[in-house]
Amino acid sequence: MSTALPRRGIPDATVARLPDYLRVLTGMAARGIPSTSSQQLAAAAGVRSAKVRKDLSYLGTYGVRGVGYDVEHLAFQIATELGLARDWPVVIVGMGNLGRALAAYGGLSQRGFRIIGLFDHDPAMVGQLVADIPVAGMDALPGVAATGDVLGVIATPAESAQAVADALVSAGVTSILNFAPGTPGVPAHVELRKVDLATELQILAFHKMRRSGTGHWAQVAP
Amino acid sequence: MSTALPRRGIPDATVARLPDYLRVLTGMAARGIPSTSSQQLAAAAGVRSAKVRKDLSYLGTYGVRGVGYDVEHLAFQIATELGLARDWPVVIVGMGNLGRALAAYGGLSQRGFRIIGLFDHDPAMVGQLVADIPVAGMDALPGVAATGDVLGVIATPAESAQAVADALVSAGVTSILNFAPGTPGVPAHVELRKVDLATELQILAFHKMRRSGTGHWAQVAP
DNA sequence: TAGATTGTTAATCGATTAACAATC
DNA sequence: TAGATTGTTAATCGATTAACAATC
Repeated sequence: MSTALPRRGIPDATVARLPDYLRVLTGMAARGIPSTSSQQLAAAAGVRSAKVRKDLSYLGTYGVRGVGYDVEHLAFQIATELGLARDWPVVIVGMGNLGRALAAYGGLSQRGFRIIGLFDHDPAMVGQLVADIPVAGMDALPGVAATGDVLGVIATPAESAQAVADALVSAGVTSILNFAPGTPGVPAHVELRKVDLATELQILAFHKMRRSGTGHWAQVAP
Repeated sequence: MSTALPRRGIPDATVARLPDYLRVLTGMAARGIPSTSSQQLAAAAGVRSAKVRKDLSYLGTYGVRGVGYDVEHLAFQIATELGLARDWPVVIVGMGNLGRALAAYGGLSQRGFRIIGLFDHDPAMVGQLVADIPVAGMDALPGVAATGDVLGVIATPAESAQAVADALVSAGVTSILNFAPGTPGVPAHVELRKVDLATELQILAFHKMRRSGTGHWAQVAP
């Protein structure tokens, strides 16, 4: 008999918020705050306290009724749940402006991600140092990605995204974050998430239009 | 009597997908494809065809049963619905690596966004050209943002995000896209969306761990 | 007409929220 | 004990999906 395993199936919506809670808790820990409440956590993360309690309840019962949560302990539990008890190797493909910005982003190593490779298609770029790491050609990708659970980041223009996704998949990468516009096709066993600046701005514009009434429909006079 | 207004209240989940459909349709139009189906659209956007039809049904009935959708007409309708019949002015605050990458990102002007101002706190940065636009100091923000429906982008380190958000709100900006880690507080009438590289990677890592079983829980032998 | 594909229905699933008993 | 705050319940809300009648 094994002991009861922690419950599976943390809702996706909860998983998406755990990094926020973790960041808030890490900040509190750095400022020497020993304990907190769902109320305080909620205010800092921009959600409601009931949501915080519900989210945390999926991980286990780490709070104390009438008292709150121990900051360091809760941070550790969330980090563990997110798989951050270990380091994650990351490769970035595409050393244009965006790729360079991502490579230089200090928040990565700080949060357990280790850049193990930077790649670019352009021979003129190969060998250059970006964030103290020499840029490699695409032919070097399979060797680097063979390391194991590598997370791949696509930071190329839209035109190259599919080819890069194919190269990453061929190299054995099964977790890809795509910053290029569009959605490259990948096999079912590969997870692809995407971030697109223009999409985010379009959503903002839509909501703004609805709020301010400056859109395309004429105001109906009474 | 006015004619019936188009129905309000397009679901948020649908609004978030409309930019994807629009991008796919724009690509089809550029390749001279005259019409398409929910099936093809779905494949290109990475969703199911039923979802495409349901999403499009919130905009109106722009398809033809047995035939499909006219690519140009549908693209126009989605663009109109998203408020892209007009240009949207954008200001970017923070001219580090990320801010420079965003400023140089051609996809913006291509999709109806016009950068009307780049700002940085650092006097040494002020006056420099980024993407052919001179960087201004923060004191110039109110004048530029007074234009009207400006969308604000925060591309600073986490420490400055709250101060920049405050400055944007003071300048009258009510739509903000935040690339800095963390969630600055803003008044209720201001919409703040956020994009965080580390958060996205943490979600990928979580799912990867669950898939590959390389996480912290030992495999239970049978 | 026969074949194709939409728009809509209805069932299911997942996420949010408020309220409150449990309990420190 | 009295006050505070969690963890959980149950109701509500929103999103997804498959199926199919409508119809080109």
